Amino acid sequence: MRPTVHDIAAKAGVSLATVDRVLNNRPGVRGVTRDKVERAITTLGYVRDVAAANLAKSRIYPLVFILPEGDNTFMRGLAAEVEAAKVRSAIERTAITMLSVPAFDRAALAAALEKARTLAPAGVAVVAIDAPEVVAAVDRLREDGIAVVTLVSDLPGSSRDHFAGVDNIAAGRTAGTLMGRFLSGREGSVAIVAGAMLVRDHRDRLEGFSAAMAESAPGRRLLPVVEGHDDPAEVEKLLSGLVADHADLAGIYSLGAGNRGLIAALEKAGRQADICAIAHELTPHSRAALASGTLDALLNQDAGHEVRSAIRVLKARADGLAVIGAQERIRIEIFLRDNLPVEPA
Amino acid sequence: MRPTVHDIAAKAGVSLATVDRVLNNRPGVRGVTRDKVERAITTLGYVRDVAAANLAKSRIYPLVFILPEGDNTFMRGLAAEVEAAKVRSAIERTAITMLSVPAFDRAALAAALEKARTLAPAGVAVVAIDAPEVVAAVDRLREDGIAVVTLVSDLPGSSRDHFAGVDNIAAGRTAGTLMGRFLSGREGSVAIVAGAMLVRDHRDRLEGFSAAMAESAPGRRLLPVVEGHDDPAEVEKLLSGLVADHADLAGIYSLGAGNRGLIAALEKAGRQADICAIAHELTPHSRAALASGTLDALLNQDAGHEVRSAIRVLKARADGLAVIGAQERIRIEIFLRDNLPVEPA
DNA sequence: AGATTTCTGATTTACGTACATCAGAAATTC
DNA sequence: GAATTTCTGATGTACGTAAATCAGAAATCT
Repeated sequence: MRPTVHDIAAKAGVSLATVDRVLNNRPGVRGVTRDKVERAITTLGYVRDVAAANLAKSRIYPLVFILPEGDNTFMRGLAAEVEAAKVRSAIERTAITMLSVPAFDRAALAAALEKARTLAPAGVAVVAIDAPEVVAAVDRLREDGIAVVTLVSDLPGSSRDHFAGVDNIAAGRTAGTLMGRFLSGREGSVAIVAGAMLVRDHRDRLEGFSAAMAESAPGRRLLPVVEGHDDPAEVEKLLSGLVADHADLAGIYSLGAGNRGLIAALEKAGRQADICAIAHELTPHSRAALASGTLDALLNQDAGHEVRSAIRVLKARADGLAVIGAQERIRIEIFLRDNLPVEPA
Repeated sequence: MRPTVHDIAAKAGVSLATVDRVLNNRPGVRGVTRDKVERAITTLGYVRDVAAANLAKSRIYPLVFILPEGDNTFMRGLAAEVEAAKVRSAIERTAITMLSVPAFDRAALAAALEKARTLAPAGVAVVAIDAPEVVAAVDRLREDGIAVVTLVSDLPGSSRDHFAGVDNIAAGRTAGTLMGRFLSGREGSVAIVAGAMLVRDHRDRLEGFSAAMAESAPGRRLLPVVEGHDDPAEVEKLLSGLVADHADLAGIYSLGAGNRGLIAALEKAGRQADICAIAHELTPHSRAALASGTLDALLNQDAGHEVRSAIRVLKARADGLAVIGAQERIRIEIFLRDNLPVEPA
């Protein structure tokens, strides 16, 4: 049977109260006594029963999630994952508030962060926009002792505790290598469509993609990046134009959201089999397009993993505990039509 | 505040004992009373506090893991994950015993299953070999009410409760599509090396690979499969022979273990840049080979996920609970040099 | 109606930890 | 050596559930 506080007390020859004082480092224990207890703890290999401790504490963690509004499926999926976490909040002892802000609107985001601050939560998770006022708002939260985790898109200049998202430079590189190899033995230029260069994740993906393409397909011509603001209709319009204007177009990399627009543009032009298309995020639309062959590869970050990781980190930081970096690293998933997970994404 | 059993008792106008009887469906409650209680439970939205329940029960789950011995890194990694689970067993209320059996030895595996049965555990996880005596041994466990989960390699004809592993047909297909596309615009034959056709996962991968190659690269010539028994030395010998004998060799698919042999064969022949090599399982060796370019792609199943999933399922089955299929599905991971996770695998 | 069986209530103990209170012992200060 | 301060022990309650016991109520059978 695993040791309990009682065993420690017996072993160390002290009372339960003293053990408790040492374990929760409360004052009122002499150095020698503390040592005795700590030795007993290590020799017995005691580990605190977290479940029992939480039960006794009945602590709850008020958390705020700030997500962009918008028509794209990935962000709606992310919101759904936050809702799912809300359902679990009884079990996980969290109390989650969700705030929505207009997409790509730095002022609105800064205002939402300020509002979150007035709620005095234990932690805040935010899909960041890389702008000075946002950095300032995040730093203010941290000064108030509120833990902050950036979600999906990072905010490097700020004092945020953690970034719960993928390495987007690596994601871009992966897309670049795939594109380069899939197009090997084929001529033609490659188009790139982003959401907006204002968000860090898109900038990073572009950087990685360009670098990897330069390595794996040195001569390949890349068209100038266009911005579709993660809006399906806008993306479709932009890409339809590019497809029409560039007869030699061999590949498209869509590094933001708005996959529906990409798919529609390809299929309406009848070029879905011909043009190699690589996009991000597994959604019902992109899944169907991958299965049918309109898309050739899909990179994905698991929104559920990201939300759960953010919650774990926020709780840990609120308790002043360290996080295990390796465990919180979000992996870049690659999907081809052959390894699509069975369940609807 | 979330409702407790006391709230239900008050709401339903019954005693705590009756609520307890309904919740744990113990006998001794009239139909009408049971309904009253159940209505109170749903209207209050009560969810059992699992932590408190486990604390009160202080139940433990004795589990047995049966793994093949052998020199390959993947299986050693799997064993390490089981050890890691052992460390957590205090927290997870499990008591894990690990049994090792010689690789590819059906009689030894059947004997180990029989030995596991005498230990009367709550559940058994086993890396299966597809053979009648193994099926019989698994069925005997199930007849004794012991939950059985196959790990990594499945046993379709048996009465096992669950398979904790990837869809290996899909994995093979994925490798086939990648190979076909990476070799597009290039002549040459493709070699396939397996561990042994005795285990289901290898058979399935071969099937998927052949099918996908036939689709994505119709004319491509596949050499007959060779069996390296997951042994690095044997794999190296076989492949060195193939590389020497087939001057036109353009690709190698290694669907079992023994990556060190594959890597050595390619590098000693100086063909690492030239031949497209796709293998399975992320290990320190394969990671280095992917980074250096000797390997072109790597498919991976996360051993940690598989072990943890197996434990969750075994615990649930031991309690007669259903498992959430979607949550227990193990994904096929694809790694290129660009999306290698940072931590040593 | 009486005996029996089946249901229900009341109460208690336990799980392992947190936390508070109070009294007494030990160390420190003057 | 007395007064103070600091430490330690003893004890109890709480968290939410499980599980057992015993007594009494209700339903069923004879």
